[in-house]
Amino acid sequence: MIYSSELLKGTLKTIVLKLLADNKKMYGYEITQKVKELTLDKIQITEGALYPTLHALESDGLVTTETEFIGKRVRKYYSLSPSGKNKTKEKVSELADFMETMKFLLDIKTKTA
Amino acid sequence: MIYSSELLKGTLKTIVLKLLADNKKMYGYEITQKVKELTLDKIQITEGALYPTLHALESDGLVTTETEFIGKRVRKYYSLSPSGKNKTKEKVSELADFMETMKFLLDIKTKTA
DNA sequence: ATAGATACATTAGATTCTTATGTATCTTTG
DNA sequence: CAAAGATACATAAGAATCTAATGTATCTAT
Repeated sequence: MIYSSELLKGTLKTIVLKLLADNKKMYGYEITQKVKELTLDKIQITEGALYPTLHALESDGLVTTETEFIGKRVRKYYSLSPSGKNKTKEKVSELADFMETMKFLLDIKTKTA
Repeated sequence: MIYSSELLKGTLKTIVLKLLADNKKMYGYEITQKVKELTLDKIQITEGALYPTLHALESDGLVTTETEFIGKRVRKYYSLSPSGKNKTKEKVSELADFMETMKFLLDIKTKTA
């Protein structure tokens, strides 16, 4: 089972930031595999979604990059900048708060019509 | 505080279905107010998002409508159809599952780089 | 050799929102 | 009683964010 695609919208950036906060530096492909692994294949980040997101984080100054060569193959590592670390805290706590609110909404049985 | 707009994406349909499941029938404006109230103003559904969503639910056969006049003013009530009730269960449990997964992702401190 | 995995990237199109606009009625208040 | 604000519907242009498809290239296992 993979979640219907709408659900990922809006959370991808936060997921990426959080992974970078926990793992110092990661490259794109690694992020897709890590998310796949940690979510037991329930969330599969497509490359068309990930790379533009990483580029946006970079142009917003939230991450810095360093390129490494593995043999002849390029690998582009991303790390959080100081402002990226702050942003991560904000985004994670906002999402946590949002999930609490959603949980409440989904549990209500009030029938207070 | 209002959540950044990306977060609502993908959850609106589920919120609406759940509210209809708990309240038998509701009209559009009532839904916006109910969500605002239940979430302490943290989630404010705009009309430009709500009405197209309700129309989509209707054309998918998940809700039925009945029009009522309050004085000279029209009020359009929405109720779940049988397939809408099934869909609601699916969507709510999928979202609950997704939130569990996200919670796990946001809490990880593995540093398994 | 060739298929599958690794690793980057872009683009067209779909979906789902926001913001703005439009119409109209009802209620409250100075 | 006029004006503002709330109630109640709706649509449309544009932004944001994804999917699916495509492209390039290298490495590894069979």
